[in-house]
Amino acid sequence: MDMDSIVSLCKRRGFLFQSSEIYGGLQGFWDYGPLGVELKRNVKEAWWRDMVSCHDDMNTLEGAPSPYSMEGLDCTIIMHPQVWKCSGHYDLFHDFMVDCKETKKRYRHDQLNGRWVEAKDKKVFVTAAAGDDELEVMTKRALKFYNLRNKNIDDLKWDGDSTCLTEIEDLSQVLGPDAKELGTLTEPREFNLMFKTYVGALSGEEGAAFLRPETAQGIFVNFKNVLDSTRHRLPLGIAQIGKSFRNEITPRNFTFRSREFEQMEIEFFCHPDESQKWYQFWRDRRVAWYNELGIDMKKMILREHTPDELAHYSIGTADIEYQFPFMAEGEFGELEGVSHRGDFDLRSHMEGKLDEKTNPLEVQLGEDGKPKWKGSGKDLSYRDNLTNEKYTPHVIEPSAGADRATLAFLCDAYRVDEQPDDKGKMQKREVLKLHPRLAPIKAAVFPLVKKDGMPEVAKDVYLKLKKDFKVFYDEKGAVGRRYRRQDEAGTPYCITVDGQTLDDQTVTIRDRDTLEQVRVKIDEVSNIVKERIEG
RNA sequence: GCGGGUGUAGCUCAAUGGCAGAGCUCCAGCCUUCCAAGCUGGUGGUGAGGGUUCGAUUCCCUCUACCCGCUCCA
Repeated sequence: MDMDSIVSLCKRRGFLFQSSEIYGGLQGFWDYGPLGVELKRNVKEAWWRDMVSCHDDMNTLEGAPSPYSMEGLDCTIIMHPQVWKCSGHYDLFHDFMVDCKETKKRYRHDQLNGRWVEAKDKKVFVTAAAGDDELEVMTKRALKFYNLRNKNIDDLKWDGDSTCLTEIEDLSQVLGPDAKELGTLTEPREFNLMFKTYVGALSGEEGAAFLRPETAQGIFVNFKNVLDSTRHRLPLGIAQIGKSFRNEITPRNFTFRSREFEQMEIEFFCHPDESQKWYQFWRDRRVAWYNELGIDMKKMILREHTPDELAHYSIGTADIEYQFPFMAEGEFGELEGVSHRGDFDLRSHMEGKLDEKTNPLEVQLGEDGKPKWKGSGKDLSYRDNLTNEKYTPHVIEPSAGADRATLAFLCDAYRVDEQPDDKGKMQKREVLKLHPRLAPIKAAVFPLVKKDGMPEVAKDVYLKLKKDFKVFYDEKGAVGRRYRRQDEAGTPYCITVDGQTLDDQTVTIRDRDTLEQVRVKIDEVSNIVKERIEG
């Protein structure tokens, strides 16, 4: 199975188009066509129903420590700029960063200075964080690198003054500020770029705002509102589906990495002592959800982050990943991340942005000794009215990509098999074996031939079904061709009016996957299709 | 971000410094009583801009998009 065939089918049948295609397209942006929009809506609706509106809050779900509540939310895309300062997104926005592959530390590209130095026939660029004692630090680091003693300090031949790392093009001879080896710094890169816009008529910096890079922050800043207006006790999950925007450097792989995309996120607030159990619950529950909707478990993995990948305040983060056809053998792409975020977010919005590196977490201070980014000052902690205990809840965050899930469902459903044609000869068939809940069109209605009054009866059946489902009517051409067209659209059921219908008011229902037909009464069609879709 | 490749009809692919072609699809009609290729007819195209040229889809440049590899992936 190759991605080109899937992309081709998506275009041909109207699942996905390139954005602004007539103008040459725009990198990282995609449009959903008539079938695609139905599919994606069904994905989102399945998530919302299963996680939120049909959630059973009376009973303890399998694997859960206790019953819990769920509510939904729909926040704006543009929020107060301070939100992104306290969330940490803003700091990562402005600047080019370099990462050290050896120490895993990250530096602002323009805040590292260095000097060329030569000794033992080797010339390197020694760096240090820009500051008052940088020359001293560089000297110490150079001595250590060349394995020289203080008394041999004159062996170091300096070439030029302290210069900014931004002046250096080739990083292979650069010694990172904390590294032991040369060339461990990555190329400078902007990441986590937020799209910037301006609120109000003035386009000055005072009106600067950002399109949200995630929906999660809207939930954190509304935590108290939701709690106060719903009278829920914890544990409580708050869910949101909505567009997010990230100015990705390298959008690629169809819709997998887009600059405008839709997220389905839950922030689950619970008592710190129970957060680990809830983390495990959500991780397993979310994997099971993809499975229930038909994703082949052999193509999915749950990848737990290793301890050194985790922020220290986090008990765990797991990526739910799918083996997309455009990825190399053995590689997977992230569909959803489930992470334990501790109280980092709520406290950052209360006290000011916390410093992820501190343990226990402390507010990150600016050069003036005051909080670098001031929080709201509002109390976002929780008082349990039964126990009278007051605490800042811990958060489990299952964060899924709606577009990635849609793409995974598409890829997973795509098959090419062989089925006989009207002469019994085997022919190639492209089919989307989508779960009936996700299928854009639930059923198609055909008259077997376009005469003998069959179209009239078929149209009646069509209009009846249309009250309940997205259905499609087609009377053109041979019936076999119509079946195949629906196979490509992923339509699970085709209802055919034939000669016998006119005698006994029955029709056949043809199954997309087995090609088997059953004959049922017209009056029962709607209920039978409904039963099959809901499984 | 770097290197390489590609861009011709809805799809798959031809051809050409001088009227751009096929198959499939699609549409209309005929035929057709259950799994696409029966008949007739029809619609429809050189990614964008600039240059060279009497004339450019073809040669050159720029842009753009997609694919592959590397890098990266909050």
